[in-house]
Amino acid sequence: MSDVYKALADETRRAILDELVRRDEQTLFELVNRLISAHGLSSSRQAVSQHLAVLEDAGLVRVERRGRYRIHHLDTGPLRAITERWPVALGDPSNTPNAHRKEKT
Amino acid sequence: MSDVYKALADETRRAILDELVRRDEQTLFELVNRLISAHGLSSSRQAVSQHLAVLEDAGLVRVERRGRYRIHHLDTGPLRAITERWPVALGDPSNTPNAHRKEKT
DNA sequence: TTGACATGCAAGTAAACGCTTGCATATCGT
DNA sequence: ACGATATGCAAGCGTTTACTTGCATGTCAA
Repeated sequence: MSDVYKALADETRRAILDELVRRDEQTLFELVNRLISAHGLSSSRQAVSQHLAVLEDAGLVRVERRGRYRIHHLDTGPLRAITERWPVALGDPSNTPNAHRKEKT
Repeated sequence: MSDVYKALADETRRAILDELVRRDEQTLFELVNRLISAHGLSSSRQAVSQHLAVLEDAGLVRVERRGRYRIHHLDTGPLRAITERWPVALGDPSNTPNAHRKEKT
């Protein structure tokens, strides 16, 4: 499994995740159309396909074949690695476990 | 302010954040030494300096001048944008507000 | 002031990235 | 079977990125 952080580094890929949050289980074509019509992006089918490959490699998107369609469904699980690595970033500002740690060296 | 996601895309920059979580308020030299001795990275001073510029630009690191030193201190605030954008990624697996949203279009 | 220390700045380079182009494969409806 | 639909694969290209190199600036201690 590849790098979750690198997968998030591209705005088009983030828009794809947004779109899958809005409606899960979309095909490549549906995603391309939505990116263009609702996200102001002009992404070709091949571009989106490659982005989906990156997202899939990062574990953020799971793919299921249905006939000639590829259904993409969101898996936000890997994102948890980010909040666990720097625990401060939780929604509640008062909940910042490691914000005032003392040094060790 | 630049892209938080792109700032996180590099492993060395993530190690810098880790290091600042362990001990906040470090200088460039301290960070370079720690990255080498404790994180298994061989980063030059200039490389780390440029990484810090990226992190600063993303709002993840604040800088304070103290005489001839530059003290770097961590600000995890911008990371909250990630958890707010895809709210599923909170620490608690049962807390997944948007995981089963219905479609709109 | 002088030398050592800590950092700043900018040009150059190799690799990675995002995208396009062109063609191939596979599935459905008729 | 046949055309249309939906996706797969891979080479090529321009841009960005991370890094190095070389020198400049600024601060401290003596």
